[in-house]
Amino acid sequence: MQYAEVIVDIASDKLDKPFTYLVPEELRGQVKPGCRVKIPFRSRTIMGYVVGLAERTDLAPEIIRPIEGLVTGEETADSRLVALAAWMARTYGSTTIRALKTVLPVRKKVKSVEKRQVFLRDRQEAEAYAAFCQKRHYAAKERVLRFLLDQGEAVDEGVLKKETNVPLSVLTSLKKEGMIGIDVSEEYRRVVWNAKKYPPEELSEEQERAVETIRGEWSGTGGGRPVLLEGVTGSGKTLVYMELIADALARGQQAIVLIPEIALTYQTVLRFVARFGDRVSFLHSRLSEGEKYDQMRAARAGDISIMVGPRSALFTPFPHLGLIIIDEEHETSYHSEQMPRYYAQETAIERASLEDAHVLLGSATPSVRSMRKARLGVYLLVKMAHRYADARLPETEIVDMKAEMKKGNRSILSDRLKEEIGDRLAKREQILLFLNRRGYTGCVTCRSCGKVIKCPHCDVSLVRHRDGRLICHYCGFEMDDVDVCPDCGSREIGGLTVGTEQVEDLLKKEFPGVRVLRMDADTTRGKGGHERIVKSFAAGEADILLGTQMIVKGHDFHNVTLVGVLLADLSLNEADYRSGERTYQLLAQAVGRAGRGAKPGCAIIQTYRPDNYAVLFGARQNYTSFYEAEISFRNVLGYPPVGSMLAVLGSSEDEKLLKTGMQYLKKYVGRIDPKGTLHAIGPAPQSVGKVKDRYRMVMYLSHTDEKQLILAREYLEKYISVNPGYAHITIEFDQNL
DNA sequence: GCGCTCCGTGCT
DNA sequence: GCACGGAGCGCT
Repeated sequence: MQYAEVIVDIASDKLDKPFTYLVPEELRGQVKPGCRVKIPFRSRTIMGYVVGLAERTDLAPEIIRPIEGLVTGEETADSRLVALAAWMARTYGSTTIRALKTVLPVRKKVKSVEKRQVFLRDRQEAEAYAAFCQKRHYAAKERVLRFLLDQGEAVDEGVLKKETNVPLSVLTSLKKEGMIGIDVSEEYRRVVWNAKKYPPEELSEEQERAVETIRGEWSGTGGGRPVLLEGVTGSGKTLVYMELIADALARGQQAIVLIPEIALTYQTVLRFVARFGDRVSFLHSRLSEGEKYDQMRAARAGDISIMVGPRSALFTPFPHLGLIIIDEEHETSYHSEQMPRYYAQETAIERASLEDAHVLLGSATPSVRSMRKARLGVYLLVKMAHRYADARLPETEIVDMKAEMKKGNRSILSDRLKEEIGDRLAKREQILLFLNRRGYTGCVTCRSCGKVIKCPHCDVSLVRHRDGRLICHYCGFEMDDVDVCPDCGSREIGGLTVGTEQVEDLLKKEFPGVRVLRMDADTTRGKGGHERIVKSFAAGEADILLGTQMIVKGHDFHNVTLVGVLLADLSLNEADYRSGERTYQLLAQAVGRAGRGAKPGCAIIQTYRPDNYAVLFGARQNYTSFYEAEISFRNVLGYPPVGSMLAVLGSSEDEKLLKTGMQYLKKYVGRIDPKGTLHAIGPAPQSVGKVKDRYRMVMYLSHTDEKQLILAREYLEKYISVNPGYAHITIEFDQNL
């Protein structure tokens, strides 16, 4: 007898355990871990995932029912991915079925798409026939022919029918008359690029050294540690990645390269394609389910060896995974916002250990969390401090906006920045202007002294709500709005109202005739919007590229010699203990955009807080000094990664219910922890307080010992499941943010 | 997640 | 004595 351990497709804690089913004789050998199967469950048939096989069972034989069938058209996933899902469920506290669905994405049955292209058999004959149709008032036929003549190339049948508004019969009749032909082809949904290969680029001495160090770490017995590659912007980390990928390929293994969604551009992918040709494939959010499915299938079949993509590409089912690279490792997009709330870094390391592969994390500005692990020796730290091809790091200058205000310049552009912009425009060099919008929402700032109204308890800025109250999103503290600056008495206090449009207008007034390209959420909306703007700027169609965070990410503009950061310290106001880290990262990345070509670059950082360590070290790209300052701050306050933190995230359609529910949780924390060693912050509204009509609140629990938090979480979970008051509140947990 | 059973309530 | 409904049980 053969039995299968099956996780049923119902996301409920109560059912989150394997159920034993009999494998019928005819399915023996086909049912394997990772298979989707149809199973009887009570009185109905549902789906389930096989997570294990057994020859015997302790259950009474009469209760065991047989599997009804395999879900057809689905390949078996690797049992190692099933093991990974089990680990994720355990580690991130989700149900196994949710984790399985993340790791083995639901493969919608995809019909192979038929592509029908309509083309003209002969242009001249078509012209003549169109004229004939006109005479005879065959309007439909004429429209079709004129449309095809206009297009001058084959047109998709669906598009043609829609554009000309004709029924299929007209096309059939035209085909019969020999005027048009219809090409039918199976749409092959593999995203093929111009797979032209180029010889590998030459490594610099520093890159060579980095590659050798990493090879050394990984060549010994015992697998070798994950590597954190800290390379300044422009040091050429990608080349190091490619060298190590080539190693993996040479061993007959495959590689996964994770990159943040925003960096997943034509440029990036092309570099990989140029080196590895059609062994490379990539995933991104614009691909349809069917396209993603096809690529996963190609990976499993061995048709490709390198998968480039965002977080979800981590689960590419390669048969012999050798290497996982996580580029820009500090990016927040590596943290899933949905259950299971997994971290790509940790999950990659777990997958690698299950499959005997290696992990490489790369960043110019590593996350404090990863750097700490490197300092503790859990990761190997490899540094690259020089720019590729001897390009110099830009000169930076910090401009104190308070002094600017005193001089009487109330504009968002300082005199220094204006001067430099004028200079670059004259030299026909390009400029990047970065408007920091992070932490912008709702905070109240004094335009005269730069004072930000903060919570008296939390060192975090208060957020102005529509009712005019100022609320702390950390602890929930509330106060009345102010109309006078408590520090300097100025009336110039209020919500900051700076958008990219205003800056654009200002630039056009100051520099008549200047060509400004704006890149923000508005202008990049729609397919390829981002791409189009980047290309246009790279082609020199504008003098200034003005935008929010998205412009600082990974583009190489060789003619950019000036980077201006308009409000460097805004992101410090975020209600989050990581605001310093984010600010450092934004500044270092922004400054790193200047002078990537042959000409030297310069960066001007405008700020109200010129002496803040994140601003100061960010401007200088001095990661080590920043890290030292940041880790000692976290140490003092017991924040992660030194201490541990558990976020209790609540959401509900009923605001009042949510508020009381969260308050009760806090009270309950007090009861399970009478000694008061658990530090509770909040509950308070989440930074985005309402999403899709659901109110969202969060409470943070911190403790020096992570085990205490795990315990607290278990208590809370039980309390919530037992207490009917939480029926209409969803509570999720997020550990170790 | 959902159907089934069990038990309390209330009506005839 | 029985119909109804809500709570909770357990599914392999």
